[in-house]
Amino acid sequence: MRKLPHTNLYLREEEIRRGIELLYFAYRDFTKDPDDILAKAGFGRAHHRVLYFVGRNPGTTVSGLLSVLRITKQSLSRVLGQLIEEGFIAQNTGLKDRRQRLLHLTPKGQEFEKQLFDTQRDRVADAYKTAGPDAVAGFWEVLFHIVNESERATVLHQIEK
Amino acid sequence: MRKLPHTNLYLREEEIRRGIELLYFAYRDFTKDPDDILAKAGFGRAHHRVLYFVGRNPGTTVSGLLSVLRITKQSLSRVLGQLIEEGFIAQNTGLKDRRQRLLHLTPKGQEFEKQLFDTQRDRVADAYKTAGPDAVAGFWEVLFHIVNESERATVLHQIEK
DNA sequence: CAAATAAGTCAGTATTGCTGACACAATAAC
DNA sequence: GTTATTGTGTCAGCAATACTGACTTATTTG
Repeated sequence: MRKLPHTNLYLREEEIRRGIELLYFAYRDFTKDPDDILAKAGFGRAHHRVLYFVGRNPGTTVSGLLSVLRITKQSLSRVLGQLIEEGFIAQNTGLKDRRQRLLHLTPKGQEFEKQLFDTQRDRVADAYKTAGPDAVAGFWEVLFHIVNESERATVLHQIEK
Repeated sequence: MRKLPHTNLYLREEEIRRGIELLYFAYRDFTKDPDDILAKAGFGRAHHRVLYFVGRNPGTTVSGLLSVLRITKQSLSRVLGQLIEEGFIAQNTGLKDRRQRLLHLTPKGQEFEKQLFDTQRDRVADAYKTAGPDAVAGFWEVLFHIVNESERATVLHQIEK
């Protein structure tokens, strides 16, 4: 058995740690602006996720939301209930299946979601602009492959909507 | 004042939302493996962060950790205290400034941190390998510019260590 | 009709942030 | 050398978010 070429494990580890750290720092700051707005409205990050994905997938069901968010029904129930009660999200009984509750943002919910989205849009748009289109493509590509293989079909379906 | 060229806002928004969603899904799966290992040891994600940054910056102080993690002293105190008590982290009185507690991982802490790191290393290494070096450079570049401008110097100092 | 599914609910637990207040030792400033 | 500042630690309480487990109701499906 011949010797394999030496792969520089130290360099490799440095590159991995760089990705881990950038992911941590970027995610930390990325969530900060919406978190501050949410806190003033008496909400938290979980409310943002629900507003976001309901806004992005109008007519989705509770179970649809659960499979995107990968949290328990009980956890979702609390935040979704609050958003419905305060008039940010409305539900209609499903037409095909009357057990379903089809969810969508109310005008109030749309306005609030836009406010949250705008802070992240500005941040990401600036980063895209500075880094350039090739970098953006790489950014998508790496993130996509960090997602669990079993989840990639769902993610692809979501991001290409 | 002449008319500005029309920037396609719809396309733009789709690209931004793609980044937002990939960041969410990738981060969700990226934290899952360590979270499971941590849960078995009776720890949470906050413990991981402390182990990670102490491991990465041996000899760091409590205030050094606070400025990297951007959490309160009280929040850090709880998890750091547990990690010290259970023998994952040790502290030495600072030589120059005897108020400081210089933190480092014990062998037990190093072993545990490696276990956590390995799951993320495998995930990120696979993503890097699939996406290729140019994509990885773009991934770093975009993430770096998503970080708050005011934090970029600190982040750069950290990732280039 | 029986089984499965979609949704909702109640109760309890753990983690991780936060604020505010206070204490102590060591260092720096005057 | 007294005073102010800094690094660290601690107590107490609060809030958001996630979890498990058990159970109900309405509706659809086989």
